[in-house]
Amino acid sequence: MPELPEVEVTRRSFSQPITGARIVSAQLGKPLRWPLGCTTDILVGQLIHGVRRRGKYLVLQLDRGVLLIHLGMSGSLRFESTPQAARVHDHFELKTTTGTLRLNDPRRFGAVVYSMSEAADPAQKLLGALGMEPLEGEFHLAEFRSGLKRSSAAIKQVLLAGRLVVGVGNIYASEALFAARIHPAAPADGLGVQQVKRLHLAIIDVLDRAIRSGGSTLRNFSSAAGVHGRYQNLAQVYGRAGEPCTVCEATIQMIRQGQRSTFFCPKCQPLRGVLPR
DNA sequence: AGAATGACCTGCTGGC
DNA sequence: TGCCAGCAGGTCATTC
Repeated sequence: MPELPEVEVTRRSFSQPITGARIVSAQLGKPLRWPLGCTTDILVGQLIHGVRRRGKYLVLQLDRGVLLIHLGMSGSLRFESTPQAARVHDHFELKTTTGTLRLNDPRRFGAVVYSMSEAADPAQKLLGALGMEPLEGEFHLAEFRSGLKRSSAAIKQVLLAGRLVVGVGNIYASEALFAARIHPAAPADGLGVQQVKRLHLAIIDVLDRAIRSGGSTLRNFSSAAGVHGRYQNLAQVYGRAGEPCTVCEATIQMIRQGQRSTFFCPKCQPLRGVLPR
């Protein structure tokens, strides 16, 4: 469910109420993707100083260390100021002095991981190889361009890998490539200057608009406050195979890349040749 | 070394 | 109605 916009929307929805709270108890349910990395009593008593985001990870800054939360494919967080009953697939619960944070994750690809610091393992191992933050000043065009030059893989795959730029998942990769009029199977190192420029802007624009729309709710995403996203209504290609392109009315196509679905307009995003301006 | 594949899990949908 | 194959927003380890 969650790409960068959904994670950021989630962060904003509970960061304020949980910041300054003290952890009262922590409880694990069924095993998630990785072990917590500490006993739950290590967490008890620690103050939560803030919630940041790095790529698709949420980083809770504690007195002694950090708590990383990843939503995987199907995870979502709920923050309840007044305690509610636990639900099916709630696999992590953090009771604090201002409310209870719960991770609900049917597929359990998500994770909650404690680390003594961000620079130490396991945080370093998880965050260390991540690419540039697309919505921060660090997302420089020149660096993006030189990174793309270093890979002959399909551009869609390079975006998904997150080594160059983070947060662009399966939905927004298709959307950004459509906006930039680039075929998803085009080799990254074969893109022209103008294409790279358009893609750089498109990534920023697509993610920013998705955040402002509250993210995408395809199945069941909602913020920690329970609010659903609306970006799926703005999607130009994702999930629209067989429907007309909003620009040229050609039929949107779906292909498989690395066992994931990719959606694109064959006319607006030609594989080779000069692109329309 | 980079690129492609398999694996992890559960739930839902569509076709027979 | 019931069953089964296929698909789902991520990412790591393994293989080529």
